[in-house]
Amino acid sequence: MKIQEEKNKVIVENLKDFEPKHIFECGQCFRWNKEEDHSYTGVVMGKILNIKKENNVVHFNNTNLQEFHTIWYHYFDLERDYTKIKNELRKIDDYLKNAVEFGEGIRILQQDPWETLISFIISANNNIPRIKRGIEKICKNYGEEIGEFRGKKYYSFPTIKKMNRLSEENLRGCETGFRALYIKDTTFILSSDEEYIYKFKNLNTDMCKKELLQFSGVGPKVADCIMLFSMGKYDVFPVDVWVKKVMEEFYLKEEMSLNKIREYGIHKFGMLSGFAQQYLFYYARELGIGKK
DNA sequence: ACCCAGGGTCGTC
DNA sequence: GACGACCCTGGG
Repeated sequence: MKIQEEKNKVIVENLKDFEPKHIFECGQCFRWNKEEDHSYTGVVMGKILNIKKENNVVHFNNTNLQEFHTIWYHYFDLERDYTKIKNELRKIDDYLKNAVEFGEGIRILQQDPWETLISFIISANNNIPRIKRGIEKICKNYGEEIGEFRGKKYYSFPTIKKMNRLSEENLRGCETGFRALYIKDTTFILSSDEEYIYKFKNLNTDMCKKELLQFSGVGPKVADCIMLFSMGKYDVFPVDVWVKKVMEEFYLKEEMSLNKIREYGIHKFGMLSGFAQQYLFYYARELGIGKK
């Protein structure tokens, strides 16, 4: 890996296991959007970043070397050896081998727990375009304007304090539907101690999940996603309709409850469950596996 | 026009 | 544990 700094950008050569399309379209994040030049632009920690990969060179645009080391290196989970993880998963069977091959450039982002919590509450019984629109409206209406990139304005995700001032109607106005009340209740609980949610990653997986399940709008699936995408818990196996389909198709050969499938996944994949889930989810959703 | 599904959760039984 | 309701859009 070779890192160079240029004017308002950082260029990284030979960055292993890093494919923007796989990272941003595997369903873990909702605020990254594809540009006309096939790069991706997103907002993280109140900063606008643009990522473009060509010829095995990754361009981190609209940033500098200092931010690369203090923010992006951690956010993109660059300290982790995904080659090793993929080799372990490939050994399991041909299904995993194919899924890993298909999403070979996936990395599980280290996202913000607060933003991830609200985002996945919105995700319940919802479709991805609408989830993205809802989050974007919340940011545009109630976040801070943080700057412009390629002629477009960008907004940060609202703080807990700001969100706590919103009414149910304000939130419904952001296309969140019946989830507005869940967001309001959850935000109210967090507003008494804004650091509370940031301490969860220090808990073990079981305790962490127990804490998360207390929030309204957070059930087993949403809790697993929050832990996997923002709290560094990898011994979780979020089961949604896609993972259900792909697991029934590949392994179970019969209908099974979500909870049974989750237990099966964790038993089968152990400490790598979260990674296996992401490769399988991306594979299933992109190929429409199990679609009638 | 109509119906079903969507990265599920909640309340009730 | 099983069941229906839930706000509202996308897609057939």
